Amino acid sequence: MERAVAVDLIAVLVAVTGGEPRVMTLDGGSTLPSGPFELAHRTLQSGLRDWVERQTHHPLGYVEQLYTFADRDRTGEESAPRTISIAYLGLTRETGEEERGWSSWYDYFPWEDHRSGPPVLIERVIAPALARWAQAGGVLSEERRQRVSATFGLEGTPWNEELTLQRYELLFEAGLVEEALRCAAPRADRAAVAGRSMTADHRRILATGIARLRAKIKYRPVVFELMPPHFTLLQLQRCVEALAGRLVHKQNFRRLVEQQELVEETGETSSETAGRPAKLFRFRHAVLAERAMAGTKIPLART
Amino acid sequence: MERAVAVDLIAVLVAVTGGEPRVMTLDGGSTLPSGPFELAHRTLQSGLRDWVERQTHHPLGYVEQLYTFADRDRTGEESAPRTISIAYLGLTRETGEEERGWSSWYDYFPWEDHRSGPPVLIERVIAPALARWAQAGGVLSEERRQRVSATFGLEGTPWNEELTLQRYELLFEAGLVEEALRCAAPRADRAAVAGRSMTADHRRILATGIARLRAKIKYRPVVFELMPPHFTLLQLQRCVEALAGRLVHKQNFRRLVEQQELVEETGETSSETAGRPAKLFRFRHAVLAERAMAGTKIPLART
DNA sequence: ATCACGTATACTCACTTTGAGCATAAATCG
DNA sequence: CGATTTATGCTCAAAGTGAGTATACGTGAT
Repeated sequence: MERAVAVDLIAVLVAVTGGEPRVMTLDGGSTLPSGPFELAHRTLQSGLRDWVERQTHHPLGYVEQLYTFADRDRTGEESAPRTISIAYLGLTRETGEEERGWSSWYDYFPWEDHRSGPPVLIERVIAPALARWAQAGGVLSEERRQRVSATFGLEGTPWNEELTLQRYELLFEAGLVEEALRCAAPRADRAAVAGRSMTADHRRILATGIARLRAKIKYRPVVFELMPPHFTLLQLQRCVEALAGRLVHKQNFRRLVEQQELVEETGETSSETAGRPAKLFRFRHAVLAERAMAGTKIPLART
Repeated sequence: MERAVAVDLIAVLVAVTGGEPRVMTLDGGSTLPSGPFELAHRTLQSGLRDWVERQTHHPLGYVEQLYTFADRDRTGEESAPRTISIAYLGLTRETGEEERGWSSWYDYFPWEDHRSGPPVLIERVIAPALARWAQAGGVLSEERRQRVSATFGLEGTPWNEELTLQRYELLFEAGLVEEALRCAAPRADRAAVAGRSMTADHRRILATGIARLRAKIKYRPVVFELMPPHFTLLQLQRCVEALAGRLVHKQNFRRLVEQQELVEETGETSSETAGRPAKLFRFRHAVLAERAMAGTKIPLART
């Protein structure tokens, strides 16, 4: 029974550039960076940190463990040696340069970007396909329909941006993503529907990371790890919107940021954009000490 | 470099009996149940489930992955083979019988039970010891003092029951728990302060589980996994209070439970207690389907 | 019987939070 | 100069949240 188990560290490394949330990828965008866990590392976290910084020369701001994956039937190859993947989420500053190796995460999840309204892709392709899948469910039909509505925000249910993972899993179950087709016998009635696929279960890991980050920005001041040292409030807002995949009410966003005293003015202003120049702010690092524990809610617009 | 890495599954198995939150333990309370990860398992989760149910004959309701631990310096023995522990949180129904093997989690964390006000232990022993530790911190003094206040709810800061892990880690750093003394050279000024210790880093894992559960009950209807099929609202409340380690405003608790339609009447009443008989309720399993996603907030009393 | 006590429920109330809209100010661009 | 764009200040209503008050309905003791 006790064969060797390989342990890998996988990183979901996130940055925001040009208004797009990006994830670091290899192989032209099909794989997340990963490496073997080495016994020399004192801690898993430090192992990952070392390894990412060596490989990317990016300073890693925030790091948190995401999840440990070991499902046998998700690798795509049954015969592959059993691997345990410990996935981490890492946040880093945008650099502007070296866009290579960073892909917008909406390439993989086009249905997740609701910044300019619900993507037509959902209404045109995904919803009908999922409806067919629910239909074919026999006694499970009704249950499936409910799940579909709840996760994709159909039929009156509001869109919940934190359900990224559940949506991906649903599409997987329904055989609508390429990764699912790999694991099952090909069937005429199933075809991958949308979004770029990735190696093994990397897209699932990415979905986990997105979901976690979308949840986290609402109660912890982690967005700042993704921002340059100085920024305008609109830039900050755009960053949050990029991550959340939906728009934010501007005035309320500012109210919140100021109420919570997350930032302080630098005294300078920026006139890079059109319109009235905006004040520049910097993150008040003091808040990390003050309220490392408390909450930081971000108001998302209803419509 | 590539030596074999052992992978263990560790379970934080929780039940509530007699108004006390309990965790399943072995060796008279010093160890959490754990077992090797077997390659035969399709999923980590199913591996754990199989193994716990075989060992305890308890049906496992809710299972969720907690965290993967691999810190080298926390096992207590430097020479031990490197082990990766994947910890899971499991919830199960109270059975009434076989109390053996279940310990109240407040045996390990006596400072976490605030149901009858802040434990004197904090004021008498922990706060002074932590103050001394902060004092001894040199330039870090102030930072340490702030951390202490924030995590333990001192000097005006409100108590936050979700910080169980942070509190344990703080006590560990300050050398005030037995586990910390194991790893360091003995020093005259350091003595374990309170709470029963456990093997290796099991107490840390338990702290992680408690923290997670305390957070979770506020936005997901998981308490019901710990309840018998029929219960009164007060029993439900007591269960939540046992987990949270603090009291709840009765009327608001009921308002919430009813608003969210989490339960439905069975038609029967219970007169096991003194006072007016209470209606019996059962969990509306429908909510799991309806709003598997939405929130379930639980109102905790301020004082 | 009735009184004290413990529990169960029903309502009220003030305050905060949150989503949203209106209005004005200060720049740029033709 | 007027249109456009961005920044920023202020108001408002609805919902949520942490309490408190009052009353109903059982039990067991006197």
